[in-house]
Amino acid sequence: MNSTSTSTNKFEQLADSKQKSIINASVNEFANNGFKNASVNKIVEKAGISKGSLFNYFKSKNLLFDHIYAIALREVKTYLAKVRDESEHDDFFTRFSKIINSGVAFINKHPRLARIYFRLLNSDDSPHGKAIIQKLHSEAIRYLTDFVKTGIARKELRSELNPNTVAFLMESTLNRILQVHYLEIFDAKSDLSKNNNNWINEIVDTLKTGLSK
Amino acid sequence: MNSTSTSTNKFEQLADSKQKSIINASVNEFANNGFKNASVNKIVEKAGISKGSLFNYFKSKNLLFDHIYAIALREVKTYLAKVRDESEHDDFFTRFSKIINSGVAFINKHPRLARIYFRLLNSDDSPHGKAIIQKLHSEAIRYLTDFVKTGIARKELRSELNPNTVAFLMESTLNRILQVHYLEIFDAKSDLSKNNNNWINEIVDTLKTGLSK
DNA sequence: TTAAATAATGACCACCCGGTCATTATTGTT
DNA sequence: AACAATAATGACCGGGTGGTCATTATTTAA
Repeated sequence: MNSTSTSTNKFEQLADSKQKSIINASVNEFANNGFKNASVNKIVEKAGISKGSLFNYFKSKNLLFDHIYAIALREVKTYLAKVRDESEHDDFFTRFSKIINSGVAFINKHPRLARIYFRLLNSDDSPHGKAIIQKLHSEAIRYLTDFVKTGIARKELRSELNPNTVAFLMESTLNRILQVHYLEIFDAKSDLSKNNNNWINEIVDTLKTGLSK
Repeated sequence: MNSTSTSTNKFEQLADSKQKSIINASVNEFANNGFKNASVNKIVEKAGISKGSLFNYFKSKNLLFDHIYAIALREVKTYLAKVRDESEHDDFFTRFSKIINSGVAFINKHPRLARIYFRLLNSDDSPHGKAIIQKLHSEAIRYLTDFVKTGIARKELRSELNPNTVAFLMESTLNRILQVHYLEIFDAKSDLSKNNNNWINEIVDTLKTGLSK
């Protein structure tokens, strides 16, 4: 038994194809409409099951959503762990570039999960939305703060820097780059960045060298 | 006649107190619930008018929302113009700090308008939401790009810098600082920044000097 | 093969929505 | 004071919501 799971064992015991069908329909509906405006009726229709069954698997719309974002979180963490391990021996700024590019790759691979995340950011319409975002944010800051401290210890960064401030700056930049990329995917309108890689390198380089003469 | 107005002349001809009551109730409801989940029934109840009257003043919920965010945009532009004019003779980085602080002040003074804006950012549940955000974003980038070019011309910034890249970096930082401030106001939970002013100066200074040794 | 246990179903519930419009109340004019 | 013009009202409409549960279909056990 998995006590941290948000799904009922009834759902877990379903055939894989049925589980996938339900998850797929739910991800679609939540991505396109957010939590409150997502329709359970449409989910069951697309999943090809009856409404009674869905509420047998998940006691409420809230718990269904919990299950979906738990999946999304697991996916994100896999990506983060991968890039952390693979870039261990790179220098600070190369590593930061790789982290950003990894985020871009995640959005490309899981656009609907990205959509659920970005909707969560400010909408405040889902059950534990703010708590989820706050947790992700503080985890990111901790991750980056450690990263910066290592950079200072390795003498790649100036020793007078405040690691928290630098982490904040990095997180702001990372977030905005990912948001722009997300918007490009879903709107197909872009003012910037035909060549993402050069663009990202340029931003990292500017952060590295600073603005002042 | 004001051809750019989103409201009907019927609404404009109402007594001031009645207009204010309706606007106040609408701002509250939209700020707390976004567009789709905002209830016209609750707005008319709080405003103390009948539903028939509201739909006499505004033909639809959409047009009511248009009127509300038009007010918000006007308010924001007033603030931006003010800080631009008042800081004209400061050096680049002082000026950037003042712009950030002006944004913080706006959120303090108009928290509900800020809430509507941040909800608009990623929710995609309001009529022209994406268009509004896109316009604001490109205006901000243009404003900051010019700002950077001036800084380079005045030899305050390194001449090799790409103004667009720097503007993007500044806009990311500005956005994130304002978002954190907004969340602090509405959640009363903060991990960071007891003293906003020092925090902001530290961030600007880090941008100024850069990270690398 | 039959009976008991389990799973799936969808009509139904109470509630809320944005929007309408015949009726009523108020105001302006003579 | 009587009438016309205008403004305000709220019951009502069709439609959608999350959630329930008696009924039906399927699987399991004897």
